[in-house]
Amino acid sequence: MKIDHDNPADLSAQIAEAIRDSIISGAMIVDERLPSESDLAEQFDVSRSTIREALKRLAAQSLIRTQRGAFGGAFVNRLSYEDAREQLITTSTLLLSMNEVSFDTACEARFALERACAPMAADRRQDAHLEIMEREIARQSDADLSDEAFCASDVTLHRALVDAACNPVLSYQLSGSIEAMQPLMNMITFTARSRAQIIEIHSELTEALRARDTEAARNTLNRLEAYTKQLAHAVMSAKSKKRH
Amino acid sequence: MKIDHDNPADLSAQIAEAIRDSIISGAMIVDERLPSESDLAEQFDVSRSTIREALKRLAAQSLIRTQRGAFGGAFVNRLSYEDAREQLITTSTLLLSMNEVSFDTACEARFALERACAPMAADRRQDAHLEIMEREIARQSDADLSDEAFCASDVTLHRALVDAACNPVLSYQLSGSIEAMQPLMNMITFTARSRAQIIEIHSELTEALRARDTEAARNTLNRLEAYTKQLAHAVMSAKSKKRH
DNA sequence: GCATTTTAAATGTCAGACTTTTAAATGTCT
DNA sequence: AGACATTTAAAAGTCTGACATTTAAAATGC
Repeated sequence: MKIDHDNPADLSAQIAEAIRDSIISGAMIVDERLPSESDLAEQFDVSRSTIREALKRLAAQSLIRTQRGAFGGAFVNRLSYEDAREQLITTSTLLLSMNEVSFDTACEARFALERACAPMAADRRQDAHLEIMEREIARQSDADLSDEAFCASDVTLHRALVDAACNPVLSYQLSGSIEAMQPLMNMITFTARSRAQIIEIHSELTEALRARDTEAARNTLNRLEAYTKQLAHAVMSAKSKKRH
Repeated sequence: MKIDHDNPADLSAQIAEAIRDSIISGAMIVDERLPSESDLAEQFDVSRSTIREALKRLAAQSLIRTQRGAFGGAFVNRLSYEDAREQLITTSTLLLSMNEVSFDTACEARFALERACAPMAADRRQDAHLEIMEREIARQSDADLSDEAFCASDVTLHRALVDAACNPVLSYQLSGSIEAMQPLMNMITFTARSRAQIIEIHSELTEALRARDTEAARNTLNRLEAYTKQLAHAVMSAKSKKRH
């Protein structure tokens, strides 16, 4: 493992990349201990600070964890679903907020993915999933609920739908789509009068899953998509009118 | 912006989190310049090294970029689709390789998502998408192609299918699913005799898109999913036999 | 044999110096 | 005045060496 001292790129970035590659390629396995910072400094022929910066980069991606004390050090980290989900949500949220993605595009993607879960969810849903959805519907029916809390509840309900497909990889993949939409959705739910309609659709969705009726679930999701887009357009045009 | 010096967690982690929060919340906008490292060190009352470690964490997540020289510094980075896609692929690949995900689970998730693209892709595909798919099919038909190159070509073809849906958010979301499968698929394509069958299915898929036939595309994907799983099972049982 | 103390190894933090890069400011010539 | 060269200052990048803190193993004492 050698690096190019004349490369204009940061040494710490090069070193991080070298280590990252050996983790991704499988050359280093989970829970394996990396050499100590001093040893790495010697190996790469750089100072300890540079090594530390490289390690912090890897830690930020949950590729390693560090432990202090004797026999501590940096260890290859097993990426948990939870960590992966968190990173995915951060990335997706930023992507949407920084790139002028149209609401329709994001919405379309989200519902396309959610519809993909419908058959599996109808087939495999357990009572626990239905219970979560019912609980959230009850919460959403409380008129005192703040708009933010309503959105959060909405997210929880849709996550239950996705989880009902009983495929952890799918749940992970969709968490970015579901949760990153929340800020965008917050924007449109300030037209509070829509709540009753949304709750009704949520109930229909829950019942479709209960009946293990794939077609009904899919149709309901279509309705929700159309309704959501319609709401967004209403909010947009109201805003542009206000500006004139 | 203050931090807790008595907190057992790393100062650099706390500082990175504080800055990350102000980026995600929108308090700092794209291309805004952060204070210089020395200024941040003074503000947070820590040394410059600690600040640097915090900034490297943020750089690893593409949240900031740095520029040397006068009037350089750290700037809030616009997260591009390309950067986001790269991160997603890394995360997904590691998640699959480190967590004993069954091939069937990953495969099921992948095809469920790909099927979700079928209607949109059939509706919106352009000639450019069909051309890419044809090009890759031609490449796959070359018997001299290595197994790795065959897989890479497979990924390219499926990405064209996803891109044909003409929804960048969807393309981003699915890149994790498609590309992270490649290592897993590499495992099974060593039974080389499957190539002709796969190529035939790929051709059928391309023709379905050309004809804008959603149902045909969906059915073809179903066939491909079934065939892929069947292949994987064959490889698995061959392996376990060998062991006995 | 168990509890306590010591010790050593590792990360975490700091301070200060030096290097390199970069763009603006300044100076000089035509 | 404008084009080109030089200087300069600010900022990130790197290095060195020191000290603090944490932790588990090893040594010690009872």
